[in-house]
Amino acid sequence: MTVALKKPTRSARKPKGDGHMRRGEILAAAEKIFIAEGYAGATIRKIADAVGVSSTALYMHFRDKDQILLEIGREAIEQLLAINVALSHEPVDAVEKVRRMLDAYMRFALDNPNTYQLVFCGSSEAISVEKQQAVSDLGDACFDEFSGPIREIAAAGRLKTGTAESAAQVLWAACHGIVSLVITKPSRNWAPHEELMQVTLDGVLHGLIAE
Amino acid sequence: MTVALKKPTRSARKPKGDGHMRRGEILAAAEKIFIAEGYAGATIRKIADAVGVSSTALYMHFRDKDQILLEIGREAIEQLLAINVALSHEPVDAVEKVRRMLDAYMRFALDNPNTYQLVFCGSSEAISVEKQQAVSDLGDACFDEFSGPIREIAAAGRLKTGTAESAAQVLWAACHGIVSLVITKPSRNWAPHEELMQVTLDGVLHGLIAE
DNA sequence: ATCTGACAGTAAACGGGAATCACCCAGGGC
DNA sequence: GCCCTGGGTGATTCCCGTTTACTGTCAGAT
Repeated sequence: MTVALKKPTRSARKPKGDGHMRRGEILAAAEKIFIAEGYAGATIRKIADAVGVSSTALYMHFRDKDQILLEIGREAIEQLLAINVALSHEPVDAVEKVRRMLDAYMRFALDNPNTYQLVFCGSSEAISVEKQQAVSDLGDACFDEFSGPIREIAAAGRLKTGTAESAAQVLWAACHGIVSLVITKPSRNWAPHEELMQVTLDGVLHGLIAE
Repeated sequence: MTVALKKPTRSARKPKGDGHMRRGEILAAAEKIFIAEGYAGATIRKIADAVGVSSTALYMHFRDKDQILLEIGREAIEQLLAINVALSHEPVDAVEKVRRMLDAYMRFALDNPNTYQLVFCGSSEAISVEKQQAVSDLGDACFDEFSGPIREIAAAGRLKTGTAESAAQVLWAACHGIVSLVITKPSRNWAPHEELMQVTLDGVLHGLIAE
């Protein structure tokens, strides 16, 4: 009996998942755990177990834990970038573009709270700067897409205060502020999310941009 | 020779630091390390070494690591609360009170980035809700002090959009947004901090509050 | 003077994280 | 048939927060 329990090495070993197909498996499993349990909850061992592979195997495909999770973040932000690019080609007023982009941004954050925290609330120390590069670049691309319309508005002399640069940063930050607080402090007595987003958008757009 | 090296237990042991005096030593050492190296860098062992005591000894005075660091955060927020209380008694316009409180808030954040992150950017999962209670209560007190003038403004019918509740939350969030981003992403090309704070305050106040 | 017990220490260990090590094996080109 | 290589493995290392079981010290009651 006890002898029968000892499996031969062959069947105990997971067969090769040739090439980047295993990489995809890992990302899928990691994403599921990460979304369900957050950064700390998504341990290397859990991810490896979910894939059915030893924890060491993950290091074949990714340099370290952060690389795995940042890759998930990267993919998510690619969606956000796609949204922004699409919006920037809509045939509408620059202000309306800005409004829609910020609205999409906040909804994205609330829909993907764990990912949002990972990418936009990450303490600068937890994950080193170089590691964040890929994600950071995409974030910059999103911001560039967003600051295009802002520059238009600034060029039209419709900025009530600040430069195109600072106005864009402040608009972004205001939206980041409300969603990051709602996400990280869910136990507070928040007004309804829709109202918060609405008031933020209205307030900040009217405050910074002239009619 | 080798015999001489073996110290008697007596001298190897750190004498008692009677009562809450040792507690203060621990907090002081922990704060120094925490400010220099952040949450993850401030390990129990490092703090204990700095005090000159075994790591176990910290558990005589604090339930766990979070208690130590949250205590540091608590003390810091007490200062912020004191500022807000002082400002709320100044003989100025309610709007001016709000402006000064938010300005003080942002400067506090930039002056104490690690503490700010610990208290206001803490992912909800990292530190359990009950543990945060003491700090959270103080944060609420600050917010109450801040929302007093806002309610005045709302009562005077000067709110352009939203309720007193949502307006207060949005104003706070806008300020939180800019400082939290500047703190956690210091490598981005930010406009000068003074300008960002100025534009944020002007924009959001003009956007939400009528003359 | 001595006993006692609460208090403030300690060393050692535990369980669990990330990451690394030395090794192993199936498959494809030669 | 041989060998190289890439995807695997278990054992190990190091560090973390925390727990356990023990020890020295001292104030105060007996």
